[in-house]
Amino acid sequence: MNPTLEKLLTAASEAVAQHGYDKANVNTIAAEAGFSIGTFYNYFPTKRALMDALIREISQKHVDAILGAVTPEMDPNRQVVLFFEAGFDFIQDHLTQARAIFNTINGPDEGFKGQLFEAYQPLFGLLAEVLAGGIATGVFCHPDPESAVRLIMLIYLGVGGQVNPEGRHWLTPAQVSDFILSALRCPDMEA
Amino acid sequence: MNPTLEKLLTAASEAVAQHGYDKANVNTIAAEAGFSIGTFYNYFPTKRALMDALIREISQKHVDAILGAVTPEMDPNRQVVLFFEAGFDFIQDHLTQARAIFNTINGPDEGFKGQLFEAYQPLFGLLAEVLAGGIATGVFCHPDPESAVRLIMLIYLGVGGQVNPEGRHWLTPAQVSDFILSALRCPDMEA
Amino acid sequence: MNPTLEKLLTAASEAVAQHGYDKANVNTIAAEAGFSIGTFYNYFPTKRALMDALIREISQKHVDAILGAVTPEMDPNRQVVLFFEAGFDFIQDHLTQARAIFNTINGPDEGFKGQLFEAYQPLFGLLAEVLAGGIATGVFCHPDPESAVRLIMLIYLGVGGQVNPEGRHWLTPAQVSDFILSALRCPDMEA
Amino acid sequence: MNPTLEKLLTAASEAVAQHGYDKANVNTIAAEAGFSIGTFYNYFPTKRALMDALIREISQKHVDAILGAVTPEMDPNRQVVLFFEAGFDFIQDHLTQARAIFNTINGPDEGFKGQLFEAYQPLFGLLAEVLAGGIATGVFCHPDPESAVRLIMLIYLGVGGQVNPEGRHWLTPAQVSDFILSALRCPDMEA
DNA sequence: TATGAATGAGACTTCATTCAT
DNA sequence: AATGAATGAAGTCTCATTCAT
Repeated sequence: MNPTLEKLLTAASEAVAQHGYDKANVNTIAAEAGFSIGTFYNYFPTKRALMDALIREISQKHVDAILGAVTPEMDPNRQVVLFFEAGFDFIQDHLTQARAIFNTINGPDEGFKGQLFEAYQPLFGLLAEVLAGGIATGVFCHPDPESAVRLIMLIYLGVGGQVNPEGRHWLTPAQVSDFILSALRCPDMEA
Repeated sequence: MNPTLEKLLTAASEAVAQHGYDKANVNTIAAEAGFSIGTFYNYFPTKRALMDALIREISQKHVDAILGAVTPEMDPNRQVVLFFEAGFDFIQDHLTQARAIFNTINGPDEGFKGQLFEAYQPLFGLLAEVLAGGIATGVFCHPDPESAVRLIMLIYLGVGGQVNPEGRHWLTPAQVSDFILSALRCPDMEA
Repeated sequence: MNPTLEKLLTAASEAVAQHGYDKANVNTIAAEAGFSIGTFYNYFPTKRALMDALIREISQKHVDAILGAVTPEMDPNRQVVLFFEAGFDFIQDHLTQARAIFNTINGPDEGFKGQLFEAYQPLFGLLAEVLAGGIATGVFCHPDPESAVRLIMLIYLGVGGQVNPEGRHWLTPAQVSDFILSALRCPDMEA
Repeated sequence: MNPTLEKLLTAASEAVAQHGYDKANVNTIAAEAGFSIGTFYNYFPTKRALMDALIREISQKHVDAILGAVTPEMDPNRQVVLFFEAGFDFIQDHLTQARAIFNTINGPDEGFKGQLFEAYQPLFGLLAEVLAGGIATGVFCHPDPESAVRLIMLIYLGVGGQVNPEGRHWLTPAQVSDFILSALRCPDMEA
């Protein structure tokens, strides 16, 4: 990618992660990236366009990371575990970018929220397939796959957004997938 | 409460629910409340003080509503169900206030976040007791009560924040408590 | 009128007269009026709204001055003479305001132009009546009253806009009305 | 002429005709001409220099067109008629260029205005000769040739600048020269 | 001769806050 | 207790211009 663009997006991630979109300052972003404000506006027509690009850029990578880790032939339990492992790994490896996203996803701006849900749609789809597969093979028994998918995504995005200042999650991926698997598994199965 | 104060806080809820703290405009809030900006500053020294008061006010009522519904002598399953029922009821009855809070709780402002976690501490405590009671009586079997409490609160706050424009949740309290109870229940128990 | 508003409009007239709308500087206007920029924006939501108000304000006074001087019972020749006399008087008495208008009326902004033609419509109407009266009484003989009205207005606005730095017109009202009356008068009449 | 220069001037005409000098954007002009901004600045040291060149270029052609049509040996009435015919033809054939000029001639920039009056001086001279000739041969009788010249030029430039979006004038050259000739002709002459 | 990324002064606008009444 | 005109720092964005390639 264009190195200037890349530096601007990186600086923008940091600003949005730290202060949120509204308080992120275009002048500061440009300066942190090592450019003047004019250069910023050669690359983005508005502050909002920057955020659009940031959302596209990060969500794309994020989705790819998880989609690349969870493959169809796996055991459904393992799929859930890997979903969270890959997801948490991505977050830890792209901490500021992830925080920029998580700051935005529950923020007040409906436009950004809409874009994010759109961008993360493939993950909803993936989880739906995983659950369907698990139910088909008798591994999962949750009565309402639709709401289960929503809850799992909500848990993923919620837990993912909560990291301490050192960037470690308060919960490990294993703790989260354990919780979820025990919610999904069939009651009559032995541990 | 002082009626002027009350009107100001109500208008503030609406503004924060709709635009978030950063974009909420104190002049507009005062005007919506039916007062001049001068009056606003007779009641709050700064915009931030308004938000502090709003957080105190709403979280107090929110916590009380749930604490009042979940009583110690109940069956743990019922306690969980009532936790979500009372919570969702509160949110639906105080929609703009709740949205103001949910907009803030995952926002970028660490100060507000800290105050909110502080204010919601009693709910963490309540859930810890519920789980401890359930485990003691053999109803719940989740191996890690600490992380379970965190996840349940996260789910509550996450689901609570997600309402469509008409103010209805995408998931019913029953769907959520079902999911959670199936995660908590002991694997060898029959449904 | 509100004295603050008045000062702002006066300063705005000067700025627009001197530099035109595009180069008129809102900060400078506010400062020249003796206020801060914030005060300016308490009175006008945008720079454009200021110009709208300026157009309304000035054109109103301008039209009233001419309409007040030319009365229906006069001899048509005298009506034309007075039209220009009253018009030139107004311009000389409100030099910067008039220049602000004349700078705008032939400028590139179609929106402002439209507002101005709208605002000056009563003068077109007045001239049409004057010509009709003159033709009815056999004083005027120009074959095409419609185009004559347009030309007279064009001449008025054109000549009106051309003043030397001391504010004196290059042509006197008498010179202009002479020219126009000789164009309008019937060829077979003796001087 | 240098084709690059020509394309730049053409694009500049369009921009100035549409937005006026102040809002015309050199980056856009260069792009519309098919060049980079760097190339623009190889041809013009400043934006203002571009406008200077544009004024020279257009006014030159404009003056030549009229001077070429009105020849000394003609009847004065016909000279006036041809003045307007040739002028209107030029405007209609060079619509954007003419609008660029007319936008500027009554604009607030005294520098450009001065250049334009300078450049159009030959037309003032031509009209003075036409009138002098007409008076000498008893065709014209206007008492003040000096002011008549000014008014005729003002009418020409005023009418010329007023075209509807399709580029047609609101008045035909015949309507305008009729009006002017009836102002100039001797009162005791029969039609 | 042509390029276009980079610049930064300066423009418009917002809004939390003050204070005299 | 209430008012609201006034403030000005700070933010977003524009665009003429430079310069190394």
